[in-house]
Amino acid sequence: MHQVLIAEDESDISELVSFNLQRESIGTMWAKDGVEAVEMAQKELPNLIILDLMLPRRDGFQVFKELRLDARTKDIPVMMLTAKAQLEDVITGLELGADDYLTKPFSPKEMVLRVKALLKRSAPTPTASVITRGKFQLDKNTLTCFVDGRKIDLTPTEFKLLLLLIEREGQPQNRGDILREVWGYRDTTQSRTLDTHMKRLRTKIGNSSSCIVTIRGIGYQFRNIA
Amino acid sequence: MHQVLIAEDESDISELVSFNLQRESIGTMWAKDGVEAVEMAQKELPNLIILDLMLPRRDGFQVFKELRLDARTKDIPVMMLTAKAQLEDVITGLELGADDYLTKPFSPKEMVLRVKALLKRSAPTPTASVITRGKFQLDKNTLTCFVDGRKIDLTPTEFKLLLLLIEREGQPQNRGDILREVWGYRDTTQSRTLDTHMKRLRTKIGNSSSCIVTIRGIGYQFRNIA
DNA sequence: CGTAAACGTGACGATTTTGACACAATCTCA
DNA sequence: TGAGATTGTGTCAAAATCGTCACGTTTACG
Repeated sequence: MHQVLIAEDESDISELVSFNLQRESIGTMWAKDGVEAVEMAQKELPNLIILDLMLPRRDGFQVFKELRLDARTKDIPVMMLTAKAQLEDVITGLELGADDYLTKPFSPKEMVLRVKALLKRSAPTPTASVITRGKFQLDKNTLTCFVDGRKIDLTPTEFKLLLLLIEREGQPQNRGDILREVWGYRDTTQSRTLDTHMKRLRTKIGNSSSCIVTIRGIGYQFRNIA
Repeated sequence: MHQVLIAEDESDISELVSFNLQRESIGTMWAKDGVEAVEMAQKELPNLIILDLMLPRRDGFQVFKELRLDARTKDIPVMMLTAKAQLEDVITGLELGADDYLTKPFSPKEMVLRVKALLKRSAPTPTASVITRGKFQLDKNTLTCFVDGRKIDLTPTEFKLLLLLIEREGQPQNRGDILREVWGYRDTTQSRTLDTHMKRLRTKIGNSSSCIVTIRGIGYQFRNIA
């Protein structure tokens, strides 16, 4: 279950937000001022922070800057709240790197949906070494690959190639980027290396190679076809 | 360079958006109606789509649904545009899964900043594939190893061996377990393979190999000696 | 339809990786 | 101290990996 930190001094707003999020099975915690917000964020490491700009003891911008300077909290998405028609605040917040912005008064429904969109986009990547996508299971620690429970012997380069595509499932990867990231190439215009390795990889994974789709003129994409 | 598809029938809005994005080194392409928007998205696979809801030939909602049904385009972030004060449209769009929402008339600066936030958020999050322990930094995705900021060329087997020890920093790993986990051996009693690879690994990492400690009769241990 | 570009494929040779082996060095225990 | 066990070391050859090349096939466009 996701946890959202609500940094807001007005309790009625805080309760409104909290109520609506909890109704969507999103856990909440409350910080009444800027100092408490920083402390709570650093201690609890929530999945998202809703940050009012007008906080006692330390304003929202300052809180935001501090969170971004701390390695533990710098990647937590932040949605800023401010009073209506403060466009300069919106600009400043977004320039600082806030992930979204909501002006009071806001529709609770809109707030919930925006929170969900943020949570969805920033879902933390599991730190485990095993990645599973449909029929594919790869273990980064042992460089082993299983498809439909069957072990596939991949060379290290083949493994890296497949891993890259699988971790970016759904997103087409252009050839140049693949060559750079798997091979470390600087100049990628002339190489046919990728083609050769792709053929080898497809041969090894057999029928399931239909999950690796060529996008002509661009590159390749992994699709989890059931 | 990122590419943004602007699906908008009003040319002055389209030009305003395009101009401001290009000023931020963000490439743009323009679709004047809903059909063209779908075609262009499927063909060009932009990094983000700005989608007006009032499009000729196929409205924005319909376009959005089609894009989400296509494996190639379903993960492209979408920012919806609509006329002022249409809260129902906002809710519908966000419920459908739009990533952001902007109401006309909008500040060009806000639009740019929101586009940037979306592009940043939807960039593949750096996977937790990098492990750092003292002077050592290993990237599981690329099988690269840096010691004191210096790249060390390791074979895949050497990498696996070092990774195992580093991930279990402080805990002595017995020979049999290492042979089983790195080499997949079932019977480990007679092998000198580990010794050979350990010597090679130590040679490559030079002075810092003092971090790999032999525990006679047991195996090896990684100690983070500063 | 024809053509050029992009990608697939098979084959080859160079390079790298790997494990085994024999000898050397070190450690532990009686 | 001596002996046996364990680990370090250098070398060798087989196997694996890799990238290139040329030809084949497919795709997209005029």
